Formats: sequence, structure tokens, C-alpha cells
Amino acid sequence: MLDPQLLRNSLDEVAEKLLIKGYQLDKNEFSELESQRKALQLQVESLRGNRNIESRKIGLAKAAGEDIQPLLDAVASMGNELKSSEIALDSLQEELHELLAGLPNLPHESVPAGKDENDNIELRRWGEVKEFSFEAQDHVGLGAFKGMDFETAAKITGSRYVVLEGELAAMHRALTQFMLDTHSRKNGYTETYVPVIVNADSLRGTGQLPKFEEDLFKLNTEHDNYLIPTAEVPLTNILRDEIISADQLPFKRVAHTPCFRSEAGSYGRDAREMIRQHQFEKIEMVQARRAEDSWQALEELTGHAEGILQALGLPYRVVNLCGGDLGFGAAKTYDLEVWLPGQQAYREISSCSNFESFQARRMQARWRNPETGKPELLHTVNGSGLAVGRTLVAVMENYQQEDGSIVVPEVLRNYMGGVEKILA
RNA sequence: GGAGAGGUGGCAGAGUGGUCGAAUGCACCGGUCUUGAAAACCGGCAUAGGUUUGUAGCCUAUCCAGGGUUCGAAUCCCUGCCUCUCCGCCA
Repeated sequence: MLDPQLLRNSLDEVAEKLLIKGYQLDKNEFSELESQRKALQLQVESLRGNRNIESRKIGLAKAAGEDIQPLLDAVASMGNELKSSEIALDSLQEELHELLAGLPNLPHESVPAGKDENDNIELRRWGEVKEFSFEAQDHVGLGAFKGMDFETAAKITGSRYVVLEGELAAMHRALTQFMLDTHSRKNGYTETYVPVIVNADSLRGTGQLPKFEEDLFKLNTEHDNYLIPTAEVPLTNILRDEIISADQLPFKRVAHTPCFRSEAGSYGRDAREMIRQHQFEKIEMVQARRAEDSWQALEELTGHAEGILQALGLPYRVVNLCGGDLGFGAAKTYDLEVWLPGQQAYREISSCSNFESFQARRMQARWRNPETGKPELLHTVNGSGLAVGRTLVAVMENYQQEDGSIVVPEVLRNYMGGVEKILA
């Protein structure tokens, strides 16, 4: 959520920046609602003030043993006027709040203009794209005889799920172990186990609700519970309605969870591959920082995600998302795209974003500044480190041999009982 | 799932209809004392919104949340959520 003060004081600038993200703000609607709000709120508060004064008089008169009936008569009509004004104010404020909650975050000044992924800016590349002396297969072909089974998953559940078996399943697990260990033991994140079922308040806090409910799996329980689309939701909501002390900063958490996305709509080829699944594993890093540290934290966290790709020897590039491709709550996002020889393309494997105070304001996540003694909104930064399924795909395709076997990257071997190669 | 108890400021814990935003203690901050520290003593110490040039003042709201009763609710009533105790079930 944006700062309401900012909208009141700098409506034109806000509208201009929202346009970069492709959002058209109705300035007149906002100004109109806002001026009505102001008038009504003033009215309600002064009516309440009067009532409080009169009520106090009644109390005093009663205590003094005086006749309070005249005072009661004087106050009799106050209630109705107050009530109707309160009702009007409530509905107006709800309308304003909905408008505000529906506004995306403002893009950082370093975000390039543009309307879709074609306008994203490539910042750097790492690693050498390997030339194969044979025709490289994609992971579907490679996995067919090694335990990557989409048909059985379709029988058990439906499309866009997968069953992994044997060494592929082991490598999938090895990847999560390696990533978790790296981020917790080397990069300073506290490993955290979290619920993968969350309530609506948590999803509102991180911004998935109210706008993106169709992307979520909602449970058929008597409460409003959902499966998480990312561990960002439970990890960030640890801080909801909290005021933490300065010595608890920086707040750095990492978790490994399954993620669930309903992904309504078709993405063609992706659906038949292990690229866009309804259920997938992800390692998620979340940081909460004081405002002045968040941009440095984004660079740092992106580096942590890159470190995994580098340790695995997977070529990738870093992309600065343009305004139109930026997510709802992000002020800036770096996508890491890994090279997939089977597709001859770079594909997203991590997304690292700074939300500034956007999420923190929604969930009232604050820290107490010892210099002022006052609570201040935190800035939240998060990113995948990495999406495990897609990493498995990338390893398979980049480490394939002519005979269809897959060499196990050095750093994973300890996690796989020393296996060096997954045979065809 | 059944029965009962309870949710008050950073923490502990008073407060059952009337200047209660809330006693007291601890913690924290400032001061006195001290060579320094501790102790003791004095003072301060919630959050949000509005108004305003204003971190001043004033106003409003907030004692888990949402409704209700009342001139007036931390206090009474209803609903929800959460916690605890006992029983049942269970990986």
C-alpha cells in the first residue's frame, strides 16, 4: 500500500509514476473521495467531541446528586446525527481504502520504461553457454527414462504435476539441501520452517490479496485458508503487526517450502514441461531492513541467488524488469534467467525484488528507531534462491552427455551419496 | 471433537458502567548523588488518524476482533478468533 499522505500531497507525481507501471490512476475520483472524507471526518469527530463533553457532565451531576433529566433531554437528539454521519464516514473510508489497496507500488527511478518482457534490460551475463557436439535434448526427453513422469502425476492428480523417482528425486532433494545450507550457513539467513497454509490476512499483507485470488489455491475449510504461492508470504508475515527492536535487524530468513499456483490460463509448451507446475519447491530468502539499507540489501540478496547458480556452474543472465513487467508490490525487480540448452533460451529461475515500505505498510511491520524512539516502517526485500524444479531442469539440460546421462555437479555429490552421474 | 478458564501498555498485573489512555511493579530513557558503576531518589515513557507551516497545541479512536445495549463501555450482552487446563483421537 502506498502512503496516503503521498497521494494527498503529490497526486500528480504518483499518477505519473503509476503510469510507468501501466496503471492509470483516476485523479478526480481520488480527490473527490478525499475531500468528502475530510469534511465527514471533521464532522464526526466534532460530534463525538460534543457528546463526550455532555456525557461527562451527566456523570458529574449524578455523582453530585443533582437531577440529570434536563441533561439527558439535551443530549437525546445527538445520537441520531452522529450515527448517520458515522455510517457515511465508514463506507467512504472503506471505498478509499479499497482504492488505495488496489494501487500498485511506485517503481524505483532506475526501473526502465516499457510495457512487457521485451523491454526488460539485460544487465550482465555469467558463465559460458556450452556448445554441444550433439543435439541437446530438453529435460522432458532426458527425464523420460530416468524417473521424470508426467503421465503418472496426471493420473494421480491432473496436468501440471510431476512424479520424480530415483536419482532425479535425489538430485531434486540435494538441490534444496545445498541451497538451504548455503543461505543459512554462509549467507547469514536464519533457516525457518513455516506453515504452507495461510490465512487471508497474511496474503493481504504481502499483496496477493485482494487482487490476485484467482492465482491461489483456496481451501474448502470454514476459515479463509489458502495454500501459499511462495514462502515469501509466511516468512514476511512473521513481522505483521510487530515492532521489532534495532538489534533484531537485519531480519534475514530463508525457508524451503512447496509452492502452489493455480495458474489459470494456458502457457502452451510450459504446461507440458517441468517449468510451470501447480506445485513446485522453492527456497525463498526474505530480508527486512531499515529504509536506508534496502537498496543495498536487494543487490546483496540478488548476489546470494547468483551464488547458487555459479556454484552449480549454470550460465545465466540478470535482467532489470521494466515498469510494465514489474509485479504489483515491487519497486524494482531483478530476474535471474538460466540458460536452457534444450530450449536455446534463458528462462526465469529467480526473481529478486525490493518492496520498500509497500508490504510493511499493509501489514504494519515496523522497527523502533532508538534515535527517535519512534516506530518506523521496515522495507522488505525478497527473492528465490532458487526455484528448485527449474534448477533441476537446468542442471539436467546443461550437464547432459551424448549418451543421455547427466553428470552430477560437484557441489551436489555429497548430498547424493557420492553419485557422479545419472545414467541414461 | 467434549468440558472448563482466560485474552488489559515492551513484560508482569490492578481495574465490573461516569474526567480510565488506564493503578502498581519491572524494563527502558533523562537527571541528582558517585572518581566510575550499582543502590537510592526525582522526572519521563503507547499507537494510529485528523487539524495545523509545525517533531507545539487541540480533537478523535484504540484495553483480542466485529456487532449490540447506554447520555456514557476496559467494565454489561452476542458472535468470531486466539491461548491455557482436563478428557478423547492421532503422525
